[in-house]
Amino acid sequence: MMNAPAPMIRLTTQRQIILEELAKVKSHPTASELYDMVRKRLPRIGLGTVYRNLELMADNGMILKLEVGGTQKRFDATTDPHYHIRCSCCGKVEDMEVPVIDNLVTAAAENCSYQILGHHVEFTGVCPDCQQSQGINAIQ
Amino acid sequence: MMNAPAPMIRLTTQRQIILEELAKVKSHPTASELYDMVRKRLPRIGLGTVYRNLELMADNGMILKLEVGGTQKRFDATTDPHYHIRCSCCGKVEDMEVPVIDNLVTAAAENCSYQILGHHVEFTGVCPDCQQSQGINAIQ
DNA sequence: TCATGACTGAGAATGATTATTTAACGAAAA
DNA sequence: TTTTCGTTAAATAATCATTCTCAGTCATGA
Repeated sequence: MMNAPAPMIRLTTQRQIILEELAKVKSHPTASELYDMVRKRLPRIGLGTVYRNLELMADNGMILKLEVGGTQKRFDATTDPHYHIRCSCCGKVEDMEVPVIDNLVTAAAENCSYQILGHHVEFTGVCPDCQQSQGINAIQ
Repeated sequence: MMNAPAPMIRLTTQRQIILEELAKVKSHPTASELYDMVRKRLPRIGLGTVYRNLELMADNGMILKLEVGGTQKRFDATTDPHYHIRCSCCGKVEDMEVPVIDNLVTAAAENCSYQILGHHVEFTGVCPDCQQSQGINAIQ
């Protein structure tokens, strides 16, 4: 069985550092947040390189690309399935400690003619930080 | 109980037609798809007007703004809670005939310190149309 | 060493969305 | 009726995230 789907990418310095910086945080940084983090160690790296490699690593299943609400995509070093919550106030995204509902997909498959590949649950809420500053600044 | 959150907007011709065109389809068009639809009846309307009014109507709870995966936001005339499925091939978004899981929010609230406002489930899959053309064009 | 192809950095280009400016419109006051 | 004021629209400029292009660089293997 000769299947060579993913072209096996080389682990360059840039890729390694991007990966390390992503794994270092529990948040789910955007490409430009990651760019800022990586630049502290590789000051000459380009934003395009960060985008290009995040995309590549997501295609290779090494990381997760989160296409959640908000204007920017976010990235996650943890690839096993889990849900997220996004603060509607500051836009921050965090992991949700709620068990993944496997039979959602089964139930879904029975009710539609799509070939279902997966699902994602995104909660919306106000994070502790923003709750506090809302208390201070009123509704704003 | 004096809560006046939504400033109550006037229903201008443009707004009415945008609303009618949105309600007319079961799909969840993007702003520019809607722009094309509306332009058939109001040839002189601007894209900015469509954006502005969709935003306004979403703020007023008259329509739903879907911040799902993909690059563009999508809009939905049905405001009661339901889930969606997005075709990973063509990007189309459709309603999902799966009951909304109310206690997801309850379960979530117990497990995190956010003030939870809501949740959304997005399935990913391949729509019947794309399944067919994939069969023809192989993996592509 | 040299050739080849993968990879990078810089910056231009693109596409979606938002902001700004100006003009038109409608309701109420003069 | 005319004026004035506030709301809205259209056009267009600006912004932001992301992707593309390209010339130069690096790793690898003949």
